[in-house]
Amino acid sequence: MHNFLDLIGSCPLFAGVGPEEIRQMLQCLGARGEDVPKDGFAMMAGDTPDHVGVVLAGELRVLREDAMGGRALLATLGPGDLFAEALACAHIAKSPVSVVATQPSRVLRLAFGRILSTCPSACAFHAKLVENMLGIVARKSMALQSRMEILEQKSIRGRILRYLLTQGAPGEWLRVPLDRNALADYLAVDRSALSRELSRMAAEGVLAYKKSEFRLLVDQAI
Amino acid sequence: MHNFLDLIGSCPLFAGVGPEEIRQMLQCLGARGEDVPKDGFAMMAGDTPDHVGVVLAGELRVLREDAMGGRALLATLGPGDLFAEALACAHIAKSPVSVVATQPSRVLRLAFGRILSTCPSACAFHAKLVENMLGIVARKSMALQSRMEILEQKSIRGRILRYLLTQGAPGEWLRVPLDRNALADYLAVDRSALSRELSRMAAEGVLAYKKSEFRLLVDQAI
DNA sequence: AACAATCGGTTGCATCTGCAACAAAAGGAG
DNA sequence: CTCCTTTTGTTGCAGATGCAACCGATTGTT
Repeated sequence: MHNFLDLIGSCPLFAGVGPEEIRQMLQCLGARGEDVPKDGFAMMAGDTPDHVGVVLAGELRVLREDAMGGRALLATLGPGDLFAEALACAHIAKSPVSVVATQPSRVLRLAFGRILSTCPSACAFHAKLVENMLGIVARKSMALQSRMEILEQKSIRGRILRYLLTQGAPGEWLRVPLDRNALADYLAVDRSALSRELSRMAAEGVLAYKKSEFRLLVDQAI
Repeated sequence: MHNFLDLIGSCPLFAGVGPEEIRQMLQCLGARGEDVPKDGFAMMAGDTPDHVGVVLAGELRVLREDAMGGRALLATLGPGDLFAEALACAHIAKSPVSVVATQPSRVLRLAFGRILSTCPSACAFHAKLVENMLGIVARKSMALQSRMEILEQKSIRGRILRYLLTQGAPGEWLRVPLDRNALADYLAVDRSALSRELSRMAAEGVLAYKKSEFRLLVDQAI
């Protein structure tokens, strides 16, 4: 258990809280660890998400299964990542997603109700915890918003331009943290079509690029 | 000012808080009302969002201006709506968006720091306020997530199917709250192309529809 | 009834983009 | 160095989609 304390401490949910306080708080929060075997469910669609999950070890996937049997991979989680936090915060009664372990994993569950309610004992850090939670959910929301603005574009060119504009100002070289495959996934376009459009844009002088470094050429409006 | 109290009470941020408590809290929260003339800015890109805004009257638009002069309309706000809440929660130093009034408007600003910190006086409702804020941000995040899953689809048909599956189960008739224009905007596709694809799908027996009522026909998997 | 306005459907067309298959670079391991 | 793998760019092609223009139906107003 003690080896997990550093991990928990490095988790954004507990940012600004010392290791000693964390140990005290885990009690207040009704924290309980749980092992999830490979292919086991840490959460099933339909469950009531009355807790926030923290991945301590292993790897899990967040899946949405629609009514027609389709499965969509929404996220892959590793140590330190949270799950079910938005569901719990929004008081969703039945989870629309499942969380399944791709490897033998260990998760920590924190009772959501106890995060909100200030406990009578010495947990002066509840406020910090709630602030962190707000920050986490809000930042995720902004990241989604940013990608949405990209996916609203109807053309690959439009998506590329929007993406690059979120990454830096026109005129300067910038290195993007995604390779072509990951970029194509993020922009939700075909990889080869992305390469093609990049070539075209370079030929037209809209941008220059070399591998994963890009530079928007300023004069090009629209 | 008093006529605004009901409006504030009906705002999700103050759900569960009585009108009398609200009036007390507004003091604690460092609330200050502000008139915004038509075409005036309630917030400018670059501002530090250290407060949450509540629209009391009028209409405002949230705009993002990219580095190349483009302007994107992100939202239209009316009485009761919040703005800058995600920015404040995420501790963003410089707002990437502006909020501009399309009509003479009045907004209420609540100091974000005071929402988080429990005040020493009788404001037992701080906890409720924070819980509401978490819920608001989390629900917005889930709505974004839902739309993103739609926009990740590369075909109009895929987007229609995803959308309808979020609205209800296959086999039953369901009325969608959007007309064709709004639906096309939501799915980020051309309206006529949407009509065309709907016709096609009906002809193929994938779904049936009449105006804004749709029914997915069960047998059709992918 | 006449009219305008809004909404939804249809169609022709040019272009875009997904898809598949292949080619060319760029590492990494032996 | 060679082989293998991974990454990136290229190309042909068919089908999908944006766009613009038009038509018909519906609704509300005078």
